[in-house]
Amino acid sequence: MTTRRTVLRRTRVTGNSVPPVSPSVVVGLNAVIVAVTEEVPRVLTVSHIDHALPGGRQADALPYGPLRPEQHQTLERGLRDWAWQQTGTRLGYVEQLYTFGDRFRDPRAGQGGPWTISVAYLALVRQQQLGGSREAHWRDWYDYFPWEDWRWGQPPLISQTIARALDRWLVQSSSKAGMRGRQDRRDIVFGLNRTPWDAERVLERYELLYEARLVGESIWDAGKSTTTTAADLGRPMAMDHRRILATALGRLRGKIKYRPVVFELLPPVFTLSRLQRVVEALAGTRLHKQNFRRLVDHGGLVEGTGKFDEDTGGRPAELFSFRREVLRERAAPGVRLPGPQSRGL
Amino acid sequence: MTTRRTVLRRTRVTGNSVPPVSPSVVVGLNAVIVAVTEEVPRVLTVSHIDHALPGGRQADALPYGPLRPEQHQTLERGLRDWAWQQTGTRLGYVEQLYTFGDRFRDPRAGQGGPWTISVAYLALVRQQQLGGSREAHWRDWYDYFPWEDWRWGQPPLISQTIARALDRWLVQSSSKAGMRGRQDRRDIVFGLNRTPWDAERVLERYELLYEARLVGESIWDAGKSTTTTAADLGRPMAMDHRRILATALGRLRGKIKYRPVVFELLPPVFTLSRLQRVVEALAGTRLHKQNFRRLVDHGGLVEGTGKFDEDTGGRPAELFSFRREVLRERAAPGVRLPGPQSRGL
DNA sequence: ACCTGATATGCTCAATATGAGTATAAGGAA
DNA sequence: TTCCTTATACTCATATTGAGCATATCAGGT
Repeated sequence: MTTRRTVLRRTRVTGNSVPPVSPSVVVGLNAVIVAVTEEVPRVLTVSHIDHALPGGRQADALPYGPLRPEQHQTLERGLRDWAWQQTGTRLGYVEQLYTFGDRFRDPRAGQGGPWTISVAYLALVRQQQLGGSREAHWRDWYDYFPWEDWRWGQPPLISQTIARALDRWLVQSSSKAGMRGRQDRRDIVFGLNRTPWDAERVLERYELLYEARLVGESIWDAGKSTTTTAADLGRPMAMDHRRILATALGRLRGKIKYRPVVFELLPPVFTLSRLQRVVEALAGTRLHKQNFRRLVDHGGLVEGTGKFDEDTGGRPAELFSFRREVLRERAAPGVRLPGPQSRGL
Repeated sequence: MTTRRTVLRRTRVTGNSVPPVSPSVVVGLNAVIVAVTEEVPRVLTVSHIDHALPGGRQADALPYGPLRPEQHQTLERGLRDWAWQQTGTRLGYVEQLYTFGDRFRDPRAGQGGPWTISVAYLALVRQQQLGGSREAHWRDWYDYFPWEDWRWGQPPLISQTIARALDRWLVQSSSKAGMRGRQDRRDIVFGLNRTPWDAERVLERYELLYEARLVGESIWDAGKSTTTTAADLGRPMAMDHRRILATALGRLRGKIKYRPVVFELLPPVFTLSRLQRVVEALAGTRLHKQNFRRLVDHGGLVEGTGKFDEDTGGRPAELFSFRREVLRERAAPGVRLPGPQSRGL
């Protein structure tokens, strides 16, 4: 973010210069389509054959397609078209995530192909709609990031595999200061050494693992198929799609705290337990039940309907609905995650 | 955000399809470069002659240039190059803002020109560096959004001009329900009718004024130079640059609350008053001095240096510096704006 | 009918954080 | 010295949060 550039010849520009066309840039559109079913957050993927890899290796990819200027009026509409074509899913809530544009992010670009920059979007859908094309799948997003799910405590993967592998990575640093910096980064990002776990740093964690060669993509990208690796963590994705997914997860975790977007993932009426389980699935942590209820109910985010869900296995739960009025009343409504149920578990 | 699309022919796609090149898309890079001097937040602009307007009208623009695939390695580097070339400014902290891609955002696109999508970045710089090119200027960003500065109470512009003009706009709605919707939107977005003012909704406010034809750009874009307008609020900018600036302002206002980015705008040591004035300038509101100090000091965000600034006009103020360690200790450090000094003022 | 094991929902209480002051300190200028 | 100015320290009522206990209402077994 803060690296300074090397010197560049400085030229005067006139204010009215029409930018020359740069035809070798392609704009792609990527969709991270999220739903939560049965307490597992899922992402919609399509399968993808990567010709740059030996044997045309197959990997998961996000629904993706190039922007077609002659056809799409806006970026968002182009995205909706591609999602519909590739997965048969009609998107509801959509927000732009980030634009990924590093050169060589696509291996083809290194071989004289066009430079593709990708505008990624996050979409939240209500039910598990049926994917139309044969290759579309709903996948648990913790398959891609198994270290992100703390609902059953700290994942053993972190202490057993990641912490140790990163220890080896940090001693590979050339200087003493570099090692110290790596250690700090490891601790902050993975919540080690009495640093608190920050659920939103999903991208930073993925990028650290990538740098340390602990995810499949970094080995592919390095091109050396002979490189030995300490671990191959999580399910890999094609190109930089896992990076995009990490961005989406982090953003969504942040956003539920200050905007009422969770309701996009729920039916119009729901029990508070269900709402809580969806939030927990996204945040990857457990919440204190009574406090969650207090926050969301007394906070005016939801209102009871007077009807009840009898299939709880215990006392019937009242069905609630989202109170749209909060958008007028409060500045930043959202599900302000209360603490976990109990520290250890 | 949530409009559903019309039907589209659904085609099977094979996973390995190479996206066809779409040569008529140009990727542009825009920089919103912000500094705060003497309690006024400033943005770096270059002058721009818009040939689409009668007489080649001149307007302010953000530093801008196309991405050059043969020259730039990453989007961010391309941006730094353009900022350096056009304004002589070396950027430090840079973050990606948003990618703007509506067709016809550039009037030339409607005349068969290429479709330009713009990746906009926010940059925070420390001092008022000297702009190199002749046309670069540091401008008070409240020149562009005079309704956003509440440091001296509600700007009279809102009650005197905006509220009335929007009243006329809402009765122009066709249906009763449409009018009701417009009224709600007006109230929420401008904090009218006992709705609280939400400082972060800068973009929504600008877009509402655009829709209501109360800003210069909406009149230019409509193309009818004969349209009478109730008001012409704030200083206009070329193309959609004011929309980009609004996005930047809103984002920055949000971000200072949970990440310590303000310090990018300050010298390494500063008094707490100076820090507070910078935050106030960005947020556009006054803060309670004692509570601000408590938050920032006891919160571990800054630490005293033991040195003092004697030029206060009163008791000397201790010089503080940013405590980088908070990044390790706390999950989301930032300047959690306390309430205003006093409600009325 | 009564117990048990679920889940839902209500309520308490201490610890912290926040909003809004009052009080005191330390400089310069009249 | 007195005043004016800005900085800094404390106070106090209130709101929010974290954590837990208590009670309600279902199903199923005895």
